[in-house]
This record gives sequence, C-alpha cells and structure tokens, in this order.
Amino acid sequence: MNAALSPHAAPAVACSNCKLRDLCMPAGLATDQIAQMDQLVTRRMRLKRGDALFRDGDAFKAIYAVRSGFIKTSVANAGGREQVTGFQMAGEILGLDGIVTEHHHGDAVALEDSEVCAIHYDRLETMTREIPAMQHHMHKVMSREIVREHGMMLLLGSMRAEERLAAFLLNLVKRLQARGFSGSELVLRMTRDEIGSYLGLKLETVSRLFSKLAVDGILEVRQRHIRIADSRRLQAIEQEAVAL
Amino acid sequence: MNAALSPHAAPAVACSNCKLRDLCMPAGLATDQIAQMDQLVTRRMRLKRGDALFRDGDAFKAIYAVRSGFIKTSVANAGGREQVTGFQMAGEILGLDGIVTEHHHGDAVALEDSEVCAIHYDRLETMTREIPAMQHHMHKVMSREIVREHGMMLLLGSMRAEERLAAFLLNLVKRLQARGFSGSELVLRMTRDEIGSYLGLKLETVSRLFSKLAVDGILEVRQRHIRIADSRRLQAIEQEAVAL
DNA sequence: CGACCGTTTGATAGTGCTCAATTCAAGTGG
DNA sequence: CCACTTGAATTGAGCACTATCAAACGGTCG
Repeated sequence: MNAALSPHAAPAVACSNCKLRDLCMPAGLATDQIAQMDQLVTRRMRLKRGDALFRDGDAFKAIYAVRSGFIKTSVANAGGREQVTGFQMAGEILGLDGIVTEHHHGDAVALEDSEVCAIHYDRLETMTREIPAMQHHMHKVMSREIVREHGMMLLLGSMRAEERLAAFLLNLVKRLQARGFSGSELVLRMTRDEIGSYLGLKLETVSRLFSKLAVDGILEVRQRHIRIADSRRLQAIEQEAVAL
Repeated sequence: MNAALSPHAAPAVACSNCKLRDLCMPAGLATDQIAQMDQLVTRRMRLKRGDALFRDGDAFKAIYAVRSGFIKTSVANAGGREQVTGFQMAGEILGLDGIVTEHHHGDAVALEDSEVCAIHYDRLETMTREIPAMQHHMHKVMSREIVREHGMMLLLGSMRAEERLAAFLLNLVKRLQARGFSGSELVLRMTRDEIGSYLGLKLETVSRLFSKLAVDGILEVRQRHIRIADSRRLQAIEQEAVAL
C-alpha cells in the first residue's frame, strides 16, 4: 500500500515558520521568497511505522523532506535481494532518484512514525528558475547525495566489517548531534538486518560486532540503545583503513 | 599536475555541430538555444593518458562532458585506500561531486588520450534558468548518477565476485554498443587493479575470474581484449543474485 | 501470560584475500 | 636487433574474514 496515495493528510503547514527550514532549504532568502516557498510544500504527510512513502516503480511527483521521524530507502534487484541505500532523518531529502525516469527506483519506508513534507517537483522547477539561490541549493542537495554515495562505495568496496560499523555509528551520532541530540547516546531505529543490508553485511555479523565492541568497552549495547563509551577508539577503528 | 590548469587547449568548438550533443545535452532545443549553448563550453581540453582532469580538493569551476576517450573517477580516504567510483566514456558527464563544497571530492584521470568539454558551472546555472529544458536535463543527469550509484551499492553490498564482474562487463558493452561499437567485443582501458577497485575486489580475484570465465567458454580473454562468447550465460551469472 | 519477532551465540564452511613466484608485453638503451 | 627493465597479468598455496546453518534467548505487545 502506498501511503503517498492515501495519506493521513496533515493541515497544510508553511515552510515560513518551520524550524528545520535551514536544513532543507537555502538560508538567507528574502521574506517574499519564503512566502513563495510555502506554495511548494503541497502537503505534509504523517506516516506510521512501516508505511511506504513511495515504492519502486511509483510515478514520481515530488521529492520529500523529513520533518520528524526516520525513513529508510532501499533498492532491490529482480530477484528480491535488497540493498538499503540510506537512512534519512529530520531535514534530509529523499526521492531524487525519481527525476530521471519519472518513476522511483526503490522504496522509502518509515522506520518510526514520521512526518514528511512533499515538495511538488514541477513547482520546484518553476521556482528554482525564479530564485537563483533555490536553484543552487537544489544542485547542492543532489551533489551532496552523490558525494555521500561515493563514500558508501568506498565503505562497501574497501572497508572491513568492523570499520564499516564504526563508520556507520559515528555518522549517525554526528547527524543526531547536529540536531541537538547527544553525541554519545543513540537509539537505533532499524533492525540488525537493515543495518547489515546498508553495510553489506549479514545480520549475525552486525550482532557479533556489537557484542565485540561492547566487550572491548567501546560501546554499551542494550538492544537498540547504544552508548558510545570510547569515541576515540571507535574513530580509531573507522580509521584503520587509513593506517594501512 | 593538474591538466585543467595547463591544458593542451583545443580551439573552442561549438556544441552546435557536435555529434554527441544528444548524449550530454537535452534534445529538441530551438536553434537559438543551441547557439546559447555554445557559450557554455568554455574550452575543450585534450588529455593524455594519465593526465588528471581534476584532483581531490581542486576548486570546482566546471563540470565535464567526455568527447572521446575514457576517464576514471575515484575517491580515497585519508589513508590512501582508493575506490574507483566510475569509468566515463563519450557523452558522459563528470565532476558533479564538486558542486556542494565548491571543491572536488576525488580525482578524475584519463585512462587513454581523451578530449573533454569543460562546461563552466556558473554559466550553466544562468542558462538553466533561461532554458527550462536545460534545467530539467541537468536535474536528470544528476538523478541518473544517483540511481547508478544505488545500483553500485547493490552490487558492492550484495553480489558475489563473479556476479560483479559479469555485471561490469555487460554494463560496459551495453554502453559501447549504444555508441556504435560491438556488443560482444571490447578493449578494456583499465587495469585489473582498477577493475578490482571499482568492484570491491582484489586484482588477483579479477584475474582469476577472467581465467575461469575463459575456461568456461563464456569469454575469450587476451590481455585487455575481451570477447563475450556466450552473452546468455554471462547474463545468467549476473542474475544469479536473482535466482536466490 | 504467551506468541512472535528480533537478537544473540555457537559451530562450520566457503569465498575472496594475502603473500609469493612466474609469465607476459612493451618499451628502452646499448 | 637484442638484452634488459618495467609494469601488468597470471597462477598457486594457505589463511582470514564473513557467511551459513542452527539453536536458544529476550523483549514487546496483543
């Protein structure tokens, strides 16, 4: 079922008074430009855990900005083997994969109850023509995604399991910290299987690594509650790739 | 040394009479718009094998369209571990990674003598505002790159060595065929090491796989000259991921 | 409280890596 | 023109890392 087609539609809410605006929109717009932006967000959707924002093959109409919650994006090959391509949190953009063919090339599913702003793509194109800062911002968002994926290719192509998990956790806390959360504690919103899929590992390997890092005194692991007890050593593990 | 700063500058040549235009530019432009496009390509550069188009950290000024030859893009972590992120051939675009930070996030090096058109980015932004088709094309190019990289993540995260090599070869011949070359014969422009880096494998593994596929009668391998003797079985190997 | 899904842990196997030697191709200079 | 050098590719042997299969445990939510 596609939640985008049967949304728990929230009352249309404006970017103009959104605290996350600086995360997903360009900074320093004039007030009349911000007013224009409010027309971009055609609707805000509430997703329940497990709801799909879009599915592979769905017609592309909008890109999405996460307002709250946690979204997982993935692609699958014809045989059903799945690869998680990203985990998006507040202020992050998803759905850019749909522009090329006007159809989405993968799924986006909420990992917890979430709120998402749908940014109607055609209107966005029009507006980027009128507001150069908006256009440049759009390019930057896409470029950032390309750079991020280059980093994932490096991780998947050259790092060992333990290095991958360290990099994953450090990346997560960094993003959470940028949003005002703790830099050492986090609650994972995804299963070991989903982490494994993202990192190119099996869930058992992920589980074993959590246990090992706990024994080593680097992490405290209580289910999905993780505390980074020794950030320096976790970074050292991530950077072992470097030492060689 | 950065060839972009000391190019074997070719006489400025126009897109208007370029046969590859449909590959890197939007189709169906009016003649006056095509005339505008000619001002985009600030210069055409000749690269000798081994020359860098840009290096990690270089200031970003332009994106590049390959006119002839073969380019390799890569990223490296602080320790020097390298990941090849792509191989670009005629009509393909590179350099989009530089938009976010105004600096490139990796290297681009010619694998053979090549010609490249530099598309000045600031001018491109201006022009995309004036020509909606151009703007949409730019978004599509970036979106296509994002989709391609999702596919690479799937490959690196979930496919076995033999499946990866099969996918790589089939992708190469498909692109070559689209440019009028044979659909069964190709000359690799890169070393086993570079293929390995791209596919997340060691060069010995790549070499062994070539030998195995040759013994199996699927390929004929003479150094970098490859003939696909049994395309159907090669596809079957790529799709083994599917069968499970 | 019981069922179920996710997680942990163990034993074993397999894939691809490491280290090392050899072969091959293409220059380069005497 | 041939010996020599150099970088790339091939091949072998042994091993490390991660996957696989299997069983038990634990938390959560009807």
